[in-house]
Amino acid sequence: MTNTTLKLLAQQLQLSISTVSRALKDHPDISTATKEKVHALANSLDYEPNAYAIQLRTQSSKIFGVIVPAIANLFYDSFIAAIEEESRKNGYALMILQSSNNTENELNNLKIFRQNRVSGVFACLSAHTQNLEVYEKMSDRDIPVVFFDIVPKENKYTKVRMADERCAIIAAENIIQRGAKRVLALFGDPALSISQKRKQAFQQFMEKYAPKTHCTYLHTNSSEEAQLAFDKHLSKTQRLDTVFAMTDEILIGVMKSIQAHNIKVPKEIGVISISNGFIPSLYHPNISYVETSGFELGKLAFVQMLANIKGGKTLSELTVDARFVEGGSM
Amino acid sequence: MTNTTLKLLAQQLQLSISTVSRALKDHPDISTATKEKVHALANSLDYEPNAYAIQLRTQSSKIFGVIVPAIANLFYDSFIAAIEEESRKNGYALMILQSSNNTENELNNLKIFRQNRVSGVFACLSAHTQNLEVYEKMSDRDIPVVFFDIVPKENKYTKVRMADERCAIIAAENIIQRGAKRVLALFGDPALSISQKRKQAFQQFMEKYAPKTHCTYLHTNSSEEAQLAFDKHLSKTQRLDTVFAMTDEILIGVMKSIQAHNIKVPKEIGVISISNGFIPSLYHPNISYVETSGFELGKLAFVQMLANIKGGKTLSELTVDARFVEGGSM
DNA sequence: AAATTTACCGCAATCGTTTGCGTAAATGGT
DNA sequence: ACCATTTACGCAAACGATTGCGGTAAATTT
Repeated sequence: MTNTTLKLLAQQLQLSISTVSRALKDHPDISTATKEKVHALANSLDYEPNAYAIQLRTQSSKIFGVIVPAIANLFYDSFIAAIEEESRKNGYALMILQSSNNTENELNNLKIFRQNRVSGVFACLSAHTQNLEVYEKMSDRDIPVVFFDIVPKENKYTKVRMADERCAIIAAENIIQRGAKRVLALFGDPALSISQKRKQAFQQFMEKYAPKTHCTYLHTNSSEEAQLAFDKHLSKTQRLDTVFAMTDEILIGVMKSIQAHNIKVPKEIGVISISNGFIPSLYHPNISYVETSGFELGKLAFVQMLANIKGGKTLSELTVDARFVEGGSM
Repeated sequence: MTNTTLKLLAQQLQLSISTVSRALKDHPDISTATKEKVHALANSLDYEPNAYAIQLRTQSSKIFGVIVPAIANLFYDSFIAAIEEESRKNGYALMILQSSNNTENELNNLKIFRQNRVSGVFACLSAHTQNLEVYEKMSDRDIPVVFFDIVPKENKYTKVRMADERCAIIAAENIIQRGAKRVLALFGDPALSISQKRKQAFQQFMEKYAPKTHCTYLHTNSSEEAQLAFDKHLSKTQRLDTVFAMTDEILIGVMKSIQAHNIKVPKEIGVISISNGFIPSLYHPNISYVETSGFELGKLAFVQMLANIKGGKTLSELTVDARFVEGGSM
């Protein structure tokens, strides 16, 4: 079945294409009578403007691009859910691509975005992306980029992220408040700046405000590693009374070990993590955590994007604050 | 900065637009020398074809639309990840919209897809969508639709889904094999056909092959409900030896209760569920489950989509088979 | 009754690509 | 040296919508 176009409507109504176009968008030049006729026919023929023709003409696409390392990830999910919601409200659609933490994919995805002339890009850097030239290229094309979560260091970019240091400090505060004597703190990939930041903030805080507390710091790259590390540490140390997990991944490993050894939480060990809340809610008692809400981050990113589109450039780094959520694990 | 177009290239090279266009796509009419010149300039000027102009001309967009109830969902995530992967390999991009299980959103999303002239739509029906007219409209526009997971009953649609009955039966088989005497089987929203199917298949199988086994069937709509239901059932029943959870949500509730009562798995109770595998891997021992892989489903859906696009219509219902994954909970 | 305004509407160019068709020059065959 | 092919390229018409610039009839003013 052939699509209904302005031309078709015009022919059937014995009007010019321009008149039909104007009638459809309620242009004052067109008489009410004509408008009604046009609308009537357009409805009955199910007219839907060709988005590509519009974009070609107007050079604006009403589509945002999103790059995440992985879609199947609780944190990014909630982030995406947030911008999807906002986008829909504002008449935008989303094009989502995953980089799989692979720089090459990231480049390809950006290319697709450029070819589709997206109105803007939400980007989370791949773990080891160093070269930001491509993002410069986006700016050259006047496509605003809002970085989120894993963001570049330079100030010239617009970025939103979690208050990583604050997260770590809030966790440390609660650990101190618990009166912990021997704590095991598990962090993620040491190559990632997020791991570094969190560890540094955590360690500094502990050393300053609880110098007597004995802390062990370890880095692990997966749930399995975390489980092993926890296991090992458990067997060779006496009286480990608190464990801190920097991510959900790590928490999962720790909890498996805790379950396996049938260790009582919080009586025998206190557990605290940084999370968006889903994983901590899976256990009994619920694990206490410092909340990093992908959803909030998404909302914030969207605000930044709109500002960028409307008001030209707004270079700044915004962070969404963290808060402690009491489970029963401390 | 002004985008480089064919026209620009043509001017700089003193060639016609058509020649440049053909050179870029390696048309045999163009001499090697010219091709090289064109490519060189195109590269140095970072030429990128305008996807909208192409689509306008060729009437094909290289974009697939995806509608899911929620992005933040482990099952749909893996489904999306699969079609994203395949799409990229085949030069397509994805436009993902969520319906939030809301029929109105679903309609709007489809409208966006139509306006963007997507090449095809992967759709998961909202829980209570009855009216499929809109999907007819897509077909009228020659936009193929592949339904997945929650699919319409009519045969005229192309659909892929999990082998729901098989899942339930495999679970039942393993429960019987375990020599269960008293089992609690928890299912989801009774209004959903998926719940009905699974329960019916499960119940029939149990009654036929293990008539002496005492089974209790309950429906719950959330983790919390599942937890409560399990709690209650536990307190008033003696010797409950096996529990079956139809979904991850239900499993989560059950496991919280099990942890709270410090019940030993599998010694005191056997646990089995239907899942894509993530949640079951969170516990120790890992929960045994019947695998429903969103990833596999995605792959299958994509194959169907391609067949649909290339070979005209292929109306059929395909299911991806289920398999039992041994954890340590039975 | 002439002049001016107002209300409606059409013309045509434009966005960037693709492609059928036409044609000049180069090449080949005899 | 003459005709028949090839080779290599350009012209121009789409695709569907937007919009500045006019244009004409009717309505209003003087």
